Amino acid sequence: MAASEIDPRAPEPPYRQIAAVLTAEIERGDLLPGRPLPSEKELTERFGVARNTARSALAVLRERGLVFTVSGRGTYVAEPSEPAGGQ
Amino acid sequence: MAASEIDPRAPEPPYRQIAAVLTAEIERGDLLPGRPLPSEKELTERFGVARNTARSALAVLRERGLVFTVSGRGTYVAEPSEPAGGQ
DNA sequence: CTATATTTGTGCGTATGTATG
DNA sequence: ACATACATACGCACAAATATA
Repeated sequence: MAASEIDPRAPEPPYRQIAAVLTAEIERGDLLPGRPLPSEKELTERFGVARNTARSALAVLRERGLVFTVSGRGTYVAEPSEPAGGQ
Repeated sequence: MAASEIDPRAPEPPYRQIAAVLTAEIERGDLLPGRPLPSEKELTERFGVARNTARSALAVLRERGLVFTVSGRGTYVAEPSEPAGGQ
């Protein structure tokens, strides 16, 4: 069976669960500053959600200053000392 | 302080208050025929309501024939002589 | 410059679940 | 039960930005 990284029936909504998974990967150093996150399309496939849901997850990370998005390119891991979330 | 255009505690429900505001803007000529209304997203931000509520307001105008909606594009001000609201 | 593919941005249609009066 | 409202989610379509051939 496929390992479902998220549980749609959990009290925590899928977009927050996805945000938590990605946040963990960033803080673990699995995704380094300057490196791109998976595209929205890849996130929808990996987590089995709609694009809107993947985008909501990315929006959470963006608000925390963990990542930044470049239109037409992708979303990238921010420097640990970036302004918004930063320190 | 921010001017709250609508009052959630008024007897008139928010979606009708929003409909009234938009109707006034159309009849005042603030929004001309053929021109797009604010998107649902913009309405949610402007009036501080959920998307469903903004949509309910637009539905009111649509029933009155004041506006028409094109899926994926937006909602537009109808011609003054349109059928539904007519004459 | 043109064409194409990829990715993000925007916008509407719809459905479900929850909460309140 | 019903109307209203919010939060979340899935789907679809097209536009804009970017990169590459």
